[in-house]
Amino acid sequence: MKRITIRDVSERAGVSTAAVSYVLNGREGKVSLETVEKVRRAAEELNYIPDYSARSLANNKSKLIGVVIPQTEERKQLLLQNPFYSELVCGIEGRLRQSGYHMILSGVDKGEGYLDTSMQRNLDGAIIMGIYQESFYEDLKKARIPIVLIDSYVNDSQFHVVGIDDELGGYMATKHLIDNGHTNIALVTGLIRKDGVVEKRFLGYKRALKEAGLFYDPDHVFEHSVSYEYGQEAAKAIAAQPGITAVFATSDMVAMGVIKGLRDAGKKVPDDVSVIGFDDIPVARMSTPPLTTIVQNIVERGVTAAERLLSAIVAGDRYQPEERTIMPLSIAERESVRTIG
Amino acid sequence: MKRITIRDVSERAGVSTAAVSYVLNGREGKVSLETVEKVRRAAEELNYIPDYSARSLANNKSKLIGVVIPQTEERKQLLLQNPFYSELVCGIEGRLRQSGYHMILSGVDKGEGYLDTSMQRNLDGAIIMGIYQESFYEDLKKARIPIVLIDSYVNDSQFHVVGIDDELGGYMATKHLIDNGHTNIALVTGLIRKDGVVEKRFLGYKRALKEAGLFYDPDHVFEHSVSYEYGQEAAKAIAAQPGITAVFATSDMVAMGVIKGLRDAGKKVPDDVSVIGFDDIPVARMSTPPLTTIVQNIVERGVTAAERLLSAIVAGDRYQPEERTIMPLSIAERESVRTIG
DNA sequence: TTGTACGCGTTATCAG
DNA sequence: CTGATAACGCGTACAA
Repeated sequence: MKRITIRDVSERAGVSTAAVSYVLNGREGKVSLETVEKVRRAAEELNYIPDYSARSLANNKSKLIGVVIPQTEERKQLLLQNPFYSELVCGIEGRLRQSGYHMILSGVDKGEGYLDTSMQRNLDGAIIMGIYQESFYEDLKKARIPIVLIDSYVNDSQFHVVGIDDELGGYMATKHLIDNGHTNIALVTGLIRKDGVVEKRFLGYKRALKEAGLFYDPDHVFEHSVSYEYGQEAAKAIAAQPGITAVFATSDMVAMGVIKGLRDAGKKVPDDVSVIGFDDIPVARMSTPPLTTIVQNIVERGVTAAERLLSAIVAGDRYQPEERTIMPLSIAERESVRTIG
Repeated sequence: MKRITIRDVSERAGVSTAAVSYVLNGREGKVSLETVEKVRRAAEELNYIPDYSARSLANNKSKLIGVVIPQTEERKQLLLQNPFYSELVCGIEGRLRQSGYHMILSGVDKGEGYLDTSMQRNLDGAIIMGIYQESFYEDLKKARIPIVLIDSYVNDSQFHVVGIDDELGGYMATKHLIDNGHTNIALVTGLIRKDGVVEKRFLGYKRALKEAGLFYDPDHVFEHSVSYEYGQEAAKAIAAQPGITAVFATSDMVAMGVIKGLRDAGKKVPDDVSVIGFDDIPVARMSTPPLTTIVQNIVERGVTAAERLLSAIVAGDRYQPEERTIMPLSIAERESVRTIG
């Protein structure tokens, strides 16, 4: 079964390929109503399906968006197991498909750039999650396509950014604990990198402490790359330090580990120690006890990222990235925080 | 910055475009060593990046694989929040990228087919997860590309299938409960569709009961589309039925809900009721208590699916799909099952 | 080794 | 104003 081309359609309709192209692309002003009809019918009858490769070759539009998420270093697998990224991807894909775009989802190997992929595939745009080294972004700019960064504090007018106010989030979480009577609050967090989201949350934590006149104790911050297992480990140390009555974990995944670790160490949550998380991933609600956490609507964020990208694409050159799009934050009070005296 | 084409390279190297193409595609036998060198250097210096659209147009190979996962019906979002699918996708993507392929990940709208996408994008192959209606598969065959089905009992020599022995899994789970002294075992399951994975697990459940001389009570099976919430609901009903000492949930997600529901109803797991799940998604280990479950190595399954697809692609026409690839199953004994009697 | 037709859709140019 | 012709985008592979 040979492929049906635009030529087949044009022959059947008794018109030129140009006419077919016009009709199929909605440039109907250029063509008589009668022709439109004939072309429509012929395309329908032959069940014509355009070849996007040819289209991409002809006009440099691929209707393809690159989406990059971080991957585990050892096994080179996407960090999609992390619900945070999978939710984001859900939001992105749905919105893109709705507008007739497809998504190439991939990780990027350490040391490699993304420019190659972008050029090879003639990507119309890209959404980048995660944090990479400076050179990665520099390289990316050469692609000259609209790019949306998620969770980045990179400050470059070339990029669109969809983020949240992480500092505020950190503040909110800590404040919530303080408001519930806690004065001895540990922080369990991912690696604090300059200008990373985690650093901002950390800053928010310190601001809330300071504002409440509480002492900031560096010994109460536990920092390590984020994982459930690390949460457990940190919890062990926390259980050993009497006096700590609450923990702010800068991601839900870690918070879950903390809860587990605390329980293993014989502490009850929230009776002995309160825990608050960040992100509101689906399992937060399923944890025992259900996790109180800072909620960002992750899926919505994906949708927003896709929308910003799409409008940048249609606007072409004359689109000025706005500073940043900041998504709202709220707090879900569940059962992992207790009010103390 | 204009795009560097093969022509630019050929000029710089002082050879023909054909020679460049040969060199860059490893057909080096067709060309002198000297030419190879010149081309290599020129390509390097100009930082040449091939355009896959052109390549796809010229030889019908896109190096693009379509990956389809189910989506929620209401909001048209990928079911990627389901860790089962995200793990699978991780495995697939990593393996594909390793071989220079990219993955277009998408859902497919209800009523729509996937043939269009497949043709538009000139996909080299596809991996389909989830269950669709007959016509979907019929349609798909017209694409004439290798296709791997995951979790399907569709029996068609046109398709490759990578699955597990679901019946055995259902049997193993139930048998495990029986071996631990349970005789009154409820089943909480997703929709039992003819030839679906859930039906097989259900069959395994019945076989184990029968083999042990236990009575199969239809009132003890709770069937509904799978979700955490449904697990909770079913648990409520189970708690109300005295005598039930164990639950086999046909997916971990549901099992987690069951545990939660049981606890809410004042039952202790596993002291009052034992629970066993299926899949071994990451949260199974994080649940309280940690969930005993049938483990299938999901990521590995994704890798296997990708590998089968890749070999089918390189083999071209002369590749006979094997019957099915069956991945091994085992059981992870954690803390949600208690020995009684 | 090279010249070049080809794959397919787009669009500028030009004729009716 | 409608619509056809043809050049173009880029890489491949056959004929010479």
